[in-house]
Amino acid sequence: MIDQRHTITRWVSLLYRYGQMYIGERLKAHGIGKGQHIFLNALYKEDGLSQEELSSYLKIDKGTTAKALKKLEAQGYVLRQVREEDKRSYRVFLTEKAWRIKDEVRGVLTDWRHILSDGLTEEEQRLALELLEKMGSNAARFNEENDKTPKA
Amino acid sequence: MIDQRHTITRWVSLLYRYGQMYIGERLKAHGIGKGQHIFLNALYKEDGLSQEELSSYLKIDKGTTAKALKKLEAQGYVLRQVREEDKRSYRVFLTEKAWRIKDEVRGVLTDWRHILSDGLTEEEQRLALELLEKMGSNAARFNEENDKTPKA
DNA sequence: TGTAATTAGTGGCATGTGCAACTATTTTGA
DNA sequence: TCAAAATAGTTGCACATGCCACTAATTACA
Repeated sequence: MIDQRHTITRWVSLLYRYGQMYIGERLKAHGIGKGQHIFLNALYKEDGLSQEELSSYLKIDKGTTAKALKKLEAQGYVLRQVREEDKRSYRVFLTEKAWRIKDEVRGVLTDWRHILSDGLTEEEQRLALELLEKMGSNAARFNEENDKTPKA
Repeated sequence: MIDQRHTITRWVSLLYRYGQMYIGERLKAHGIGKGQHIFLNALYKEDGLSQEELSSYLKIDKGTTAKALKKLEAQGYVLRQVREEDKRSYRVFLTEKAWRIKDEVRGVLTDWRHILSDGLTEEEQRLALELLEKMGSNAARFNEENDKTPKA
């Protein structure tokens, strides 16, 4: 009925949206939304980061980061502690409650990855990651270069 | 500072968000938002589809589709015409105004694809699309199988 | 040293998105 | 045939996300 060609952009959109749906569904029981998930996972890797560090690592707007962490704090998954040496910034720490569900939260991503990888060889999975990484880096670099922040 | 390993999911998220930002920026001048773009492109390929057909082809929620098309209609880019043979549904047609900017609208996707493909060989680009397609199909299939619509 | 520039974080706004409940129409099958 | 089920589309809600303007704190430099 319709031309069935798909583009990279189209598939990326589909993968993103379906991934978000899956994550949201799986974490609903803990009251964790699809938007908070990524921050929890980053903190599992390295606890005590500032919001700025999280934003720039995840390439997510700092406003979005602030809102997600505020929510996580309200639900008792993180604590924010003002840094003594720079009172503008926080250190964000996971609480006991967050550590308790670590395996479950990380498992969501693992499971989703398995769903996506069905029928792909190890080599193909490696390649997929490599190519996505190249394209992602291109996107990130382009974004930085076209950043309209006034420069000196 | 942080473990720099990234996962497929993470890169997909980055690619999606940056892509949306790029598209939004490029189409702003025409008053077309990042959410409408995908429908215009589908209609350039095949004009006169119903909202249902667009939703199911693009794998986008029918509510989202309705809102996007409503906006496009308000801005004069599409017309919706009730089907005589089934008064529940529309046929969505592009207007002259939409056809006039076809190359420009399609060019946005083309340009973004070029940005992403920088440094990739032809073969790598082909592979990237192929692997994304496999993963995307897995995601779509999983989603259908887990659809909670009550069945007979 | 004191003012200007930079930086971390917040809050408001606009938009996109999925879900669920709803209406109107069409199809199915007892 | 006609009541029940299915289907196309709409609307309200919740949430995620980016942008922008803002505040408070820190850093740079004339």
